[in-house]
Amino acid sequence: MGITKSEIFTEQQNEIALIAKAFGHPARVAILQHLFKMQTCICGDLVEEIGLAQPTISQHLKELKNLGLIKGNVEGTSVCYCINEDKWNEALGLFKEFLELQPNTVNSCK
Amino acid sequence: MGITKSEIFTEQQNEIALIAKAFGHPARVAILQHLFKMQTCICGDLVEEIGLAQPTISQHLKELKNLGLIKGNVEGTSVCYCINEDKWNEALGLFKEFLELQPNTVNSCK
DNA sequence: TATATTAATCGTAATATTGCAATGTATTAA
DNA sequence: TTAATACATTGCAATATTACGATTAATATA
Repeated sequence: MGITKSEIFTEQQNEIALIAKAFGHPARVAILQHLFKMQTCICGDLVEEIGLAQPTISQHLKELKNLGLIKGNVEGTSVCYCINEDKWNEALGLFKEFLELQPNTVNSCK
Repeated sequence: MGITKSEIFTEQQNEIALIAKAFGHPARVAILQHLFKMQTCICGDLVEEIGLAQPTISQHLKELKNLGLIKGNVEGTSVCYCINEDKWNEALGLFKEFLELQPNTVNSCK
């Protein structure tokens, strides 16, 4: 039904999936990379840098902000965005735990 | 348009997004975790373990397999699935690079 | 005050995703 | 050969996502 049955999964599984979903679009990857590189930037910078329309970038920024991965505050007519370090580090921890499940070298499957 | 303009992004950004999208559903997270824990398993195990219908699990397995993150081979009437170590390590590398972009401690944004 | 700048929101079209019942397919067992 | 087992595929309904033109809202500047 296009709707995820999140109630049957653990909180950790849902949280990993939510953050992964945010990373699941190249525009959002690009936004995050740009923010790391520049420390802060405004929406217009990203529109130029990335080449999607302003409402589209704005929408992607909103998703990242809703998740808490970035912060934004108004400065005159523009909005200054940056990484939310706390949330980022939380995500980093979650993903490390998930990704570093080491595959046991012997698995019987081709 | 529900369609991603992947041509305007780098190969690396698209690859990160593709893999992240695979991680972007708790059922697929659960499948991968179970595979790590058990080394190998069959579709039926996951149906029981996770509690989604068999066609649904089968679909999620297909996505993971198409991406190369898991492998599966027929064994009698069942199919034995396991992590594809090579692809997993590739993903691990990509994500480490992406996630460990350290936020510079001073960013001027609230 | 009028106008420009910047970004958010609204509305909409196109497409993708999630989930499952029903069905098909391949292999094994009787 | 028939039945059972284990999965994959198909088809569909419900919902989500991506993208953008048009508009709105808020602030700054002439």
